Amino acid sequence: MFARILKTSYVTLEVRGLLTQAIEDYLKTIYKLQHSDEHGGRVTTSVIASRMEVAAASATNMIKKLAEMNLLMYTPYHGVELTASGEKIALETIRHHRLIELYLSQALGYSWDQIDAEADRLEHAISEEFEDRIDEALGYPTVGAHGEPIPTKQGQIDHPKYRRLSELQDGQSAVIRRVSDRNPQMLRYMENLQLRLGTRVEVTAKAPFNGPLQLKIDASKEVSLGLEVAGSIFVEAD
Amino acid sequence: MFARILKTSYVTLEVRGLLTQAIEDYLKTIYKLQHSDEHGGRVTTSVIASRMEVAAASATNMIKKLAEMNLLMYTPYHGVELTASGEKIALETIRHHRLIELYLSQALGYSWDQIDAEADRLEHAISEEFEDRIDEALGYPTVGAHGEPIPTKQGQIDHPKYRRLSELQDGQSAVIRRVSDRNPQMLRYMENLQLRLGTRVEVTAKAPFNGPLQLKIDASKEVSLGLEVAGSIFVEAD
DNA sequence: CAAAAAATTTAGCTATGGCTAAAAATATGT
DNA sequence: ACATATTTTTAGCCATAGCTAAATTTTTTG
Repeated sequence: MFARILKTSYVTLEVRGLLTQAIEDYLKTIYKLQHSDEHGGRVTTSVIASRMEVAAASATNMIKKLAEMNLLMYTPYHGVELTASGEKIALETIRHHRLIELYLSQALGYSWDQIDAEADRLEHAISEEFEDRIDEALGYPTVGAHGEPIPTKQGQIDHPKYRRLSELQDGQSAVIRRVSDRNPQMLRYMENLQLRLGTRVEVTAKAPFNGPLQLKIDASKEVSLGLEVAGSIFVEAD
Repeated sequence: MFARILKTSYVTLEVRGLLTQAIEDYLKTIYKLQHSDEHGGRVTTSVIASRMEVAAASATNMIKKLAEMNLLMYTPYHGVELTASGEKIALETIRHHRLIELYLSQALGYSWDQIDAEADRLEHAISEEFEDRIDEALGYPTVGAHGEPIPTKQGQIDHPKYRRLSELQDGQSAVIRRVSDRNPQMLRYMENLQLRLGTRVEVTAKAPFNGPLQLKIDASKEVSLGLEVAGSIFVEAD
C-alpha cells in the first residue's frame, strides 16, 4: 500500500506529500501527549481520541494506519509511541504551528487567544518556502508566542522544565516563561491581567485548601488568581 | 440534505462552514471561465474538468452537487451558470486568493511565479480575521499582484478591459496593467525582463506571419517578445 | 479471584471527491 | 440526413476519515 519505509531520512521524503491534515494532526497530538507530564508517558487510544475530539473507534483506525506507515509503534490495548519518523513529522508540524502563531501575533497584531485556531488551519497549508520566509521575518525565533520552544528545521527541540506558578511558595518571585495555550478564554483573561511572557510576578499570599493565590504583577498591581489559571502559567523562579 | 437556500444573503450564512475546499475551487474556476473571453460564455463540463485537472465524470458529479446546493444553474449537456449565491462564494474565494498573493509578494518578498501556488492552498485556510488583517496591512488594495481586480468584501468587482500587448500596432506605446498568472515559468521570464505592472513599453517593430514583436522596455533596453508572451500581457495604451 | 466496569477494538455504516468504463446525448461531416 | 465522432453522463469502484453499536480485552473492585 505505502512504499516501505526503511529509514528516518527516507520517510519524510517518501511520505511527505501524502501526509494528510488528519495524519499531521494525530502525530502532533501524540507528540504533545508523550511529552506532557499528565499521563505518565502512556499514550492511549482514549487520551488521543479525547484530545482530537473524535470517537475512540476513529482514533483506533487512524492509529492502525499510522502504525502501518511506520510512524508509530502500536501495541493494541496498550497505547502508542512515535517512531523517529513519526516524531520528525510531528515536530515539523509543531514548528509550522508555532512559527505561524508568532507571526500572527508579531506581524499581524493577533491577540493570544486568537492565534491557535488560525494556526491550526494554516499549519497544514504552508510550504517550506513560507516557513522559511516567516522564520526569517521573525528573526529566527526559538520560542513561540506562548513561550513554547520552536523545533529547529532539523527537528531539534529542548523542553525547559519550568515550574507552575501554582507551585510557588508564599513570597517567591518569578518571571513568566510559558503559558498553556489550551483555553483561549483563559488566555484572554491572562492578557487582560497583563500576564505576559517576561512579566515578573510575586506570590504575596497563598490561601489554604487549594484556594487562590495573591499575586503582585510587575511590582505594581495585585490580583487574586485561581489555581487553575496559576497552574497554566509556567515560570522561572529566582 | 442542505438547508433550503432562499436568498443570496442567507446562503453564505447557511452554507459557509460546510464549504469544502473542492467546492470553493470549482466555483472559483467556473467564475473565471464565465468571465474569460475564450469560451464564448458557455462553460461546459469538459472545460471545467480540464481547468480543474480532473476527469470529466468528476466534474459532472460536483456540478450536480453544486446545482443541488443552488450555487449554479445546470442544464445537462449544455453547461453551467453561477447563481448569485455561487458567484458570491466564488468572489470571496478570489478575494482571499488575490489578497494573499499580494501579501506574499509585498510583505514576504515572494516573486511573481511563486505566489499563485501558495495562495491556492492558503485561500481555503484563512479566516475572515486574517483576510481583514492583511487587507489592512496592504492598505486596502484594489488590484492584485498580477494586476487583477480584487473583489470587495461585498463582492463587487469591475473588469477593466485592457488590450493585449500582442494587439498593439507598430510604434504604439502603453503601460502594463495586468499579466496572466496561468504559467509560472512565463511569469519568471517576464520578471527577468523587468516587465512589471506599471512598466512602460513601446512596440518598435512587428514581424509578419505571427512573428515576434520588438519591444522597448522603460524607454531603455530592447527585446524581442514572442506572441504567446505578448498575448499574456495586458496593457493600457496611450 | 471472579464479577463488574471501563477501555479498546471490530464490524459495518456514512459522506466527500476522486477514478475508469460503458452508455447516452449532442455535434459534425459528407 | 444520417453515420461517425465527440462530449457528457451514468454506473460502479476506490481511499480518507469520520460515526455508532457490538464484541472483546483489560482493569478495578468487592
